[in-house]
Amino acid sequence: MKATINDVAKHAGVSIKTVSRVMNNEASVREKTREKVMAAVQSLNYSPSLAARNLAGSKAFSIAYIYDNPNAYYVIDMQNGILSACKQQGFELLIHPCDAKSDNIFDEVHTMIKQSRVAGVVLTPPFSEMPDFVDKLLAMDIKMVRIMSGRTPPDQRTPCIMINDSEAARCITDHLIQLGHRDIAFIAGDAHHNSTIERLDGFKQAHLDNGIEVQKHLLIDGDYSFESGVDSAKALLEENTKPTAIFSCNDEIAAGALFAARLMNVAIPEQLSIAGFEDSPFSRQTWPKLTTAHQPTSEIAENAANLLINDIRKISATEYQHQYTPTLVVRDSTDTICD
Amino acid sequence: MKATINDVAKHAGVSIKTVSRVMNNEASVREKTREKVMAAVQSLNYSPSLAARNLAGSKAFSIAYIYDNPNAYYVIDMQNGILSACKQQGFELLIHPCDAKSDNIFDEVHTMIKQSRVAGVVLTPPFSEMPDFVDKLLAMDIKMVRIMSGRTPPDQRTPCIMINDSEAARCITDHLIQLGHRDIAFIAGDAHHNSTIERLDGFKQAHLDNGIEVQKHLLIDGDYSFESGVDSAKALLEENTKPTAIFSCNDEIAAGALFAARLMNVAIPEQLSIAGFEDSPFSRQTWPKLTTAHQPTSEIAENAANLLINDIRKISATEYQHQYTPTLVVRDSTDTICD
DNA sequence: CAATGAAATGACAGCGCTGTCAAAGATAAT
DNA sequence: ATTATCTTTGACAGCGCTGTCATTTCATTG
Repeated sequence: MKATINDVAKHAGVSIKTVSRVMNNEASVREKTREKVMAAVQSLNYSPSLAARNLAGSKAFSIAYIYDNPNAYYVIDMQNGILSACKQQGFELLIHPCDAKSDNIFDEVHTMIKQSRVAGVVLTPPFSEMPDFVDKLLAMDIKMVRIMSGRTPPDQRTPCIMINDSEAARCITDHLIQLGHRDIAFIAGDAHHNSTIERLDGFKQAHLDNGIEVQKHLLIDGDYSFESGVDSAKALLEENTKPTAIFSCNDEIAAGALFAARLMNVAIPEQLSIAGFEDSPFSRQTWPKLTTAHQPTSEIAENAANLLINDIRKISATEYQHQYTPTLVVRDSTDTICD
Repeated sequence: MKATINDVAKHAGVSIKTVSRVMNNEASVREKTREKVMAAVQSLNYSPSLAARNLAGSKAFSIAYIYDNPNAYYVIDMQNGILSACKQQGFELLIHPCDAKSDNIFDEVHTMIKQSRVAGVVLTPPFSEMPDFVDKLLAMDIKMVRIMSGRTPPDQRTPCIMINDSEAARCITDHLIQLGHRDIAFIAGDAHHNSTIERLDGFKQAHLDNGIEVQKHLLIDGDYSFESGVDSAKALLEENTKPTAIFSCNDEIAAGALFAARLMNVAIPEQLSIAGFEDSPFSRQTWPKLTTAHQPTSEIAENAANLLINDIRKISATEYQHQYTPTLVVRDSTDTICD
């Protein structure tokens, strides 16, 4: 059957404790011994039993992915990335979907963590941006990695992956400006998400860079939903001072804007350019296909999970933070205005 | 800290073995004893350690969800359903995305199962419909539940959840016929998926029921992708003998057809009706919104996982199979022809 | 070369549970 | 009441690993 630590020990001619030391990357193992053990591990195709490790040790070998995100594509991509890091490092992944807006969200997560002996969690927005939540988690000695919008980590307490949304938003906006647009609307995502703030920042920066004034009345509140895209775009297009382009905080909003435009017989991109953000698969399935910003979600997730696991295992904390900038993808929903 | 079996035993005044018996629903425990134990369990908020159970016992307490499906919404819904069943029953869920077309797919799954001591797997198409794969899994004594297209299980070896796609397809087609359509095209999904066959069956049945001939030249091969929807619809609309309606085997294909129609300036639904299948969230975000068939994916998944877990635990195998019929959702992409 | 201390290794208990098998209790039959 | 039989319960080992602490090994120093 499956090889155990005893088999490896016998095969390598050492005690099981030494094998354990090697498997856990502990110091004070002679290089020659380590090699012997590793050879035995290889030839027996040994991998430690998670159950036994969990039972015997004080450390845990599971991490959890806590999320509350309606975007299935994003979640799946994240999950795949985390999964592949876990696989490599012999960790286990617990999936924990939950409702960030629930009052006792911390208690829920707390229970889950206690029940399952979880060593660390991967946090994406909105959790990664909830100071209270993060503090409480840290207080109970849970490791974590935070993936969040921004350029610099809010603190040094955990590894962080920063998504430079403002730069990406600046690029998109600049693209719009280069096409000749001057009256550009901004449909925001949920107000309390960093990403909304960052994206607005980039939007403004592009205007500044190009010496163009941001039109306050074209700044609309939204909430990352299709419906908010529909409503906001409708409102915008009913005004006398219509925009010639719309920057949508995500692809859902953009899809909603597209829908509204269609409803009101506004031709895209001839009469109105619309840009999204996120590069969801469906941004290639709308008519016209959406100009948007792409980020390598599963790569980010894998990177994040590795940072977390290394932190847990106390191995080389060289890279404690990392920054990604989503890249502009120009498709068919943006163009110069032809009227 | 967390209560152990010893605490419960002491609290209830019995041996730990008896507690174990109660926790595992074993026979030959006096009702009074069971009650005493359950009371102690309640008051200590005890839940058995998965790690210890796995280590000590011969049974496993994990199930895996093996999938290969590009539809993130479907996967997430499935996952959520399975997860909620696992939570209730104290099981653990392993997520295993993989490539069904890979040659050594069975070996991969085999390794995963051996490594992780998995008791059973939840299989969705295409895995649930691969006889070889199922046979091999069964041969290694892995329990499973199969979710598949059709009305009756192919055999009695495992619990099955059958999705009555043909009936749903018949409904959609009938809806189209009632609207007055006579030249209805069918864009198929992957040819080797049961669902494609079943849906075609229902399509034909509706024609038969209404005394209408199926037009062979309007039956197009596809593969469940957006692109195949675009290509197939384009081909159809270029012919002299255009259809007045298109039945698409899933929403992606329908979205593709919508795209093609837009490309060729065919008005939907005025000149052409298009129906999808699956009720993906984006079917509400297209223009116009898609008529489609809805199925309660996460409910199905939860039901499936419960069937599997009960089978594993050998509890009440009352419901060994179950049938769901997706229901017609009429939205804006289908209508009578007005020319 | 012996003494010293640090580094490397090993022996062994025990994590929380289940499996095995034996003991005790309950029930039925004589 | 006694024996036979079945049902219910418990004692104990051991799953595969880690933590603790004792022991061995090795390099260094006077």
